[in-house]
This record gives sequence, structure tokens and C-alpha cells, in this order.
Amino acid sequence: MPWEKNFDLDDALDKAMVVFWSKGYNGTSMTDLVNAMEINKGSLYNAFGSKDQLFNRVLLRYDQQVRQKRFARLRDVGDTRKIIKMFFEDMVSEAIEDDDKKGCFLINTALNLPNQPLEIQKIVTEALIEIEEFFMEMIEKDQKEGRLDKNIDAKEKAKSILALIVGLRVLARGTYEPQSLEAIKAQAIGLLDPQC
Amino acid sequence: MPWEKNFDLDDALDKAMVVFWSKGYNGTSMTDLVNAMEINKGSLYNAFGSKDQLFNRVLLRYDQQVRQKRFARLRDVGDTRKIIKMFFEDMVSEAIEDDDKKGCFLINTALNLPNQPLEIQKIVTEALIEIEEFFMEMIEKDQKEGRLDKNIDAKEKAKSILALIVGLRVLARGTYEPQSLEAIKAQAIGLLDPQC
DNA sequence: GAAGGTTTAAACCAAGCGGTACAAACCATT
DNA sequence: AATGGTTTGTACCGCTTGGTTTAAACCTTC
Repeated sequence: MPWEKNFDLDDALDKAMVVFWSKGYNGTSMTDLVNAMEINKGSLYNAFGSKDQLFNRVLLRYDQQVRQKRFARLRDVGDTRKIIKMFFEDMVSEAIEDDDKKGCFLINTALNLPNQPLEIQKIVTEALIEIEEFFMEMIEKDQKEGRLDKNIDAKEKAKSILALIVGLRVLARGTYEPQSLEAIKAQAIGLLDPQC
Repeated sequence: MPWEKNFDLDDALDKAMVVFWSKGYNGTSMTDLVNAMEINKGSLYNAFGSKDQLFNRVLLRYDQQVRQKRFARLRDVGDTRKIIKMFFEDMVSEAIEDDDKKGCFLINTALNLPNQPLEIQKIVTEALIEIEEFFMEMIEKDQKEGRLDKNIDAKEKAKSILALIVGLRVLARGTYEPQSLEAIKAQAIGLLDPQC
């Protein structure tokens, strides 16, 4: 009967995630991965197949473990303004705390989308659509329950919020002045105010 | 006496620009460049030194030829709302027309900023700061001349506009639905409306 | 404790990378 | 036409890339 692996698959994936996340696909070599994952090449290929497959799996894992869980948590908050406030505050503090300035793995990948294989394109595109739909649903719910003006175009506002999220995450990878990120946050929060 | 080169330097730089612009630094090989520039390796290294130096020079060229010229043109328009409208309309039509979905070379590079040499970081950072300052100045001028409410925080609005620009450019590299880009454009134009 | 199958570690591979060397081709001057 | 310095094209370099092979180490079952 087979012998069990003596390293933890999920743990290895998490370590690989950090590398791909901060360096991108092209910027990451198999040597980088082997070092970070603390397993050797043989095991890596045996367990994950290839660099592409590993990237794919790791991106999917980020989508599920980080993004989907985060939005599930936010959904429970209810009020859209509060959600926006919490989400943007999280992003700002993440940006300030992370010395590697990794930003968001999905958005980092989104910038290179035209050069990525179709499967990757699909993961990223669907994630972005889900973010947009999430905000649209939240706004519509608030409108139905009287917390928000019904004249607001929910879809358009959701798209704008997504654009601000992307903008913040990209700018945060550069010379992040907290002050700039705060300005974007303020703009996002004010987005739902009347006549806006 | 020396013999003159029989290829045009600027022309070669423009051809190199397209490659770096759409594939990024890591995604571009010297072979890609040699093919695109239609000169051979010897001439390339003789004329430009190295891959890094070429990238540097090409990015600087983009900054001067594309970005600075564009904003000089916009400055003449005067009214900030009109400027925003024109600029975002330009970006949207560029995004729709460009089959390569190259986006903006500076913003593409901005996403990888932490992994770039200092010199590159400087070019990108200064460009972003100049964009922000441009909008801030335009808003302040409009306020001074009575076209815009003086309660508006010019700096904060300028930062928000930059974030929307970045967001649009990144999202436009993905599955660009013109409708989404239009929503972002509308948001940017409405940014200066009262109580916003 | 021998068998059977799996995982590990390390050596190894072809191909492509960025970059260089050098002789031939070239043009302006003499 | 011969000279001198430059540019060009090509062959070549060492190194790293992503990926494979192989044999020893390993655990489980009988």
C-alpha cells in the first residue's frame, strides 16, 4: 500500500502562493518555488505536475480562501456603506502592513490577462464579475429596504467601486502614501451619497 | 570617418516599445525584441547596451512621447470637467480599438513596481505624481475662476481621479465590456458635482 | 521480514536565456 | 585604390530555465 507524503499539501500551496503573488508568473522560477515550498523538485512535479498547473491551483486557492471568504464575511454586515468602509479600511491597513507590497493576487494577474492562458483568464474574470455583482446586490437590497435612494444606478455604482478597488490595489504597490489610499477610501464611501 | 547607422533609432525604440508595453519586462525576450525591431542582436547591443537599459529608455520615451504630450494637450482645454470627459473618452476608445489590449505602459509597469530597479520605480512614481498634480492644479484653477465649488478638496479629488484612471486601464486589459468602461467614465465626470 | 508500490533526493537534460567576439561589409577620407 | 574606424551579421558563450530520470529510502501489508 502507498506511503503517505511527509509534507502538507495545503501548506506547500500557501508557500507557493506568496511567491507567485508577489513576483507574478513570469517573475517566479521553479528554483524560487522549490526554496519557498521547502520540498524538492521531484516532489513538486510529482505533486503538482507543472509550473502552469501549480499557478492555476494556487490562484484558485487564493480566490477561494481569500476572496470568497472575505466577501462572505462582508455580506453579513448588511449595510452597503458599512461594507465599503470596512473593505477599504482592510485594504488600506493591509497595504501599510505588508512589507512585500503584494497587493491583490487576482488584480495583479488581471493586469497581465491578455498574456495568460484561457483558464487563468476565466478565474480572474469571474472573480471580478462576482465582486461587481456583490456590490450591485448589496445596493439593490439597501434600496429595497429603504436605506438607499432608488434613483441610484446600482450596476454603474458597483462598477465604479470595482474600479476604485483596482486603483487602490495597484497604487498601493507603488510608493504607498497612506494619505493617498485614504483619499480613495473616502471617495468610495461617499459614492453612494445623494446626487453623486 | 565613421559610418552612419542604416536604421532609425527612434523607429527601433518605437517597435521595442510595443513589445515591452504588451508583454512586460519579464515576458519579453531578446529574441522578441530582435524580431520586432528588425535589427540584429549585434546592432541592438551596440546601440542600446542591455535589455534593462533598453527598457528604461523605452519607458522614458513613452512617458515623454505619450503621457506628457497628452497632458499638455489636455491642459489647453481649460475646464476640468471637459478635460476629464475628453481623457476618459480617449481611454475608452483606445481600449476598444487596441486588439492587443496593451493598456497604459506606465500603469502596467506600476503593478510590478516592487520588483523593478530603482530607476524604473522613479520614472513611474513621478509620472503618477504628475498626473495627480495636473488634476489638482486644474481643479484649483477652476475654483479660483468660479467654475467649481471652493469646498471641494482638490487634492483628494485628484487622487480619486487617478485611482479611476488606473482602475479603468487595468480592467480594460481584461474582458473589456465597453459598458463597464463607460460606467467608470461617468463616475469620473460626476466626481466634481456638488455634494460629491 | 520480504514484497510491492510510493515518495524522495539528486543528478541530469535539452532548450532558451541575456550577452559577447569577431570577421566581413561598409562608407568617408586621403 | 588604400586606409581607418564603425556597424553589421553570425557564431558562440556560460548560465538558468522548466522538466525528467533514476535509484535509494520509506511505509504498509502479508
